[in-house]
Amino acid sequence: MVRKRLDEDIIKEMKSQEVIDKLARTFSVFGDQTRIRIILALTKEELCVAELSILLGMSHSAISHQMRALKDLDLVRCRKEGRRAYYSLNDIHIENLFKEGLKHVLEKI
Amino acid sequence: MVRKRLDEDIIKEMKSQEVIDKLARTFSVFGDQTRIRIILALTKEELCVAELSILLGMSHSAISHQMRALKDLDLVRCRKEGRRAYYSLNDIHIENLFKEGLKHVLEKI
DNA sequence: CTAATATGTGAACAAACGTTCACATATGGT
DNA sequence: ACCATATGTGAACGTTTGTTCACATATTAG
Repeated sequence: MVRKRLDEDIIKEMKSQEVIDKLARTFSVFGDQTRIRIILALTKEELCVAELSILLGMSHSAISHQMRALKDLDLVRCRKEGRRAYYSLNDIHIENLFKEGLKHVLEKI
Repeated sequence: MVRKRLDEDIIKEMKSQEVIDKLARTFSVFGDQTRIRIILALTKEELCVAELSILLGMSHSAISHQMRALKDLDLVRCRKEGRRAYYSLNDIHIENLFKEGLKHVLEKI
């Protein structure tokens, strides 16, 4: 009984540890000017790597690396069309999260 | 006329650059397990450095450094009481931002 | 006053990060 | 088949970041 209770506590602890970790990694991905600009662009329309590359004035390689980071944390989804890879924001939470951040920032400037 | 128009555009551009920068720095501050745990603790109650230090099992120095980072970006406010420094979340946006992040993370686990 | 306690801070170090470079893969057109 | 185009990826490099350490400051107790 006590044993089971302890196990549950450990699992709960580990789960919240997992949540804290993913939360930190998610916010961390937002914590970069390049990725903010990518997300900002994607709030308006779906874009491919080449378009983002021109829009931000960066190499396709740099963009591609960043897109992977965004994809790994489910912040964007990818739709392949021929040789293009079109990216868009994954869910409504991403935009809400972004806007909530903006609210705070704009209030204090 | 054209000159003025250009100036306005530059100012607008710089402003949005400033916004993007602060947005990135704000999210970046959230992007760390230690600070997530600090913020999580502060959603429940106002706490001083020593209390946070015990709660997270970290040195007071480490906590103090982190509190400065959080304070610099207006995420927490500080109330001095004797030799104690009590910290609390600064505004409702912080909690909303945090919760919006949680929503996304919990959805994908 | 002195000693003890609570917090703040600069320097230093290792770890994590973002970009570039070179190259790999994959698709489309001819 | 070929070559051009679009994207992906590993290694390397310089930069940034978080913690520790040593010490500074500030407040309270005696």
